[in-house]
Amino acid sequence: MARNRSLDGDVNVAEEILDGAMRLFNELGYDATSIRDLAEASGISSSTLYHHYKNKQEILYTGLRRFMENFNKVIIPVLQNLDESPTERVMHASRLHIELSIERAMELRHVRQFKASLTEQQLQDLLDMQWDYQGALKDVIKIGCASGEFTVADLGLTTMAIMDMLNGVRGWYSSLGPMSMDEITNYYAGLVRKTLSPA
Amino acid sequence: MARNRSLDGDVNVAEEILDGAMRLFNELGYDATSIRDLAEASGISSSTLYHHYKNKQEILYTGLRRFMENFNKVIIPVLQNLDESPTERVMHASRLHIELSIERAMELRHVRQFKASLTEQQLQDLLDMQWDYQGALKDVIKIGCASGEFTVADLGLTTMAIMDMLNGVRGWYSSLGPMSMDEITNYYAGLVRKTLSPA
DNA sequence: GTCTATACGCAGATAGAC
DNA sequence: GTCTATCTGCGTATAGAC
Repeated sequence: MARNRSLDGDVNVAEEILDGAMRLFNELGYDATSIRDLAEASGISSSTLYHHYKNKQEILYTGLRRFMENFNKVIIPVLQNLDESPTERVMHASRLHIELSIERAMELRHVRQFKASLTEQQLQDLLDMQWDYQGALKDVIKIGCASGEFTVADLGLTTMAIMDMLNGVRGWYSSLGPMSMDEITNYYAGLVRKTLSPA
Repeated sequence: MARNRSLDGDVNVAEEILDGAMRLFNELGYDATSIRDLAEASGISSSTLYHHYKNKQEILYTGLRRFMENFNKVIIPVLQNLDESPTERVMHASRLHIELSIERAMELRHVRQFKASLTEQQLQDLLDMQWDYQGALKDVIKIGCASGEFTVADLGLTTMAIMDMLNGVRGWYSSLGPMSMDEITNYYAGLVRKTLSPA
């Protein structure tokens, strides 16, 4: 059951601001979302908002960071799960990647889209987190190559291609006809396997 | 040699506005680029700009449209070239897709990113053009499947995966180390072939 | 910690002379 | 067709009472 403000008391105003903000940034874009929009979405006044965050930029940064922390916390252990083969791990992670990036609005690789709206340091922090995930993916692909399960000519380019493929789904899935999330994620897991498979 | 205003006379002010605008929209984002920025980039005053375009939105729309017209004009004939096999056509088109989307700033699949900045009609026009290209790609994949050259379980999803993979390159290629455009495009052409290849 | 009121600048767009 | 000058509104952010 979703947490309810009136039942739980205040829960956490800062978190609620973040929830609304990330939804709006995703729908309208960062620049097109005003401080007043953000305030309205969480039912507070615009000045109260400044008691919880220094400025609009900090809200974006905090939101992106929260998303990526959750994302990595779920998906990196899957990639490093020694009970599964590299193939199983990559396919499992691919399904999760698509699901998480759709469910929670902001997406991973498109951090760069916000380049102009963040400080150098903030952007670097987020890219570092992205790098953690990409590194874990590269590592398991390397392991699969060593065991002969995969054949990959260029590890870097192949990893980027997979990331872009998975991130892309979020951009169009809602305009797709009668296809369930499971059908999509299973198909993409297969595509990723094919991309990595020996010639 | 690049065309020079002082030598050629006026060339075409409307086109020059478009050139600068698309570069700036791409660098800073649509909302973050002001009318005054656009004027300065083409060396005219902001009010002169309104003699050539109705408003800022029309500049974005015209620029996106121009890009997509050029893109389609080049790439669709390649996909429909009866002198080549489906494999050759798709690989050839993949290379071109990456090169064009990097060279000319705005990218195809990300028209949706400007959803909020365009009218319904404008967005629809652009999506129609995108559809022309996607349709041509689907057609040649179908032909390849019929001839046994390709094996594809879901035509729609596979097409989207390829488009997203190719469009993704533009997002990171500049941060890549010592790798030439040709190395990238050739590698990606191979990835696309692998994606389509019989099991 | 939340509010009302407001400062201040820059945004998109227009008027009207030349 | 291009300019200078300007309108009007909304943007982010702050002041200060409660």
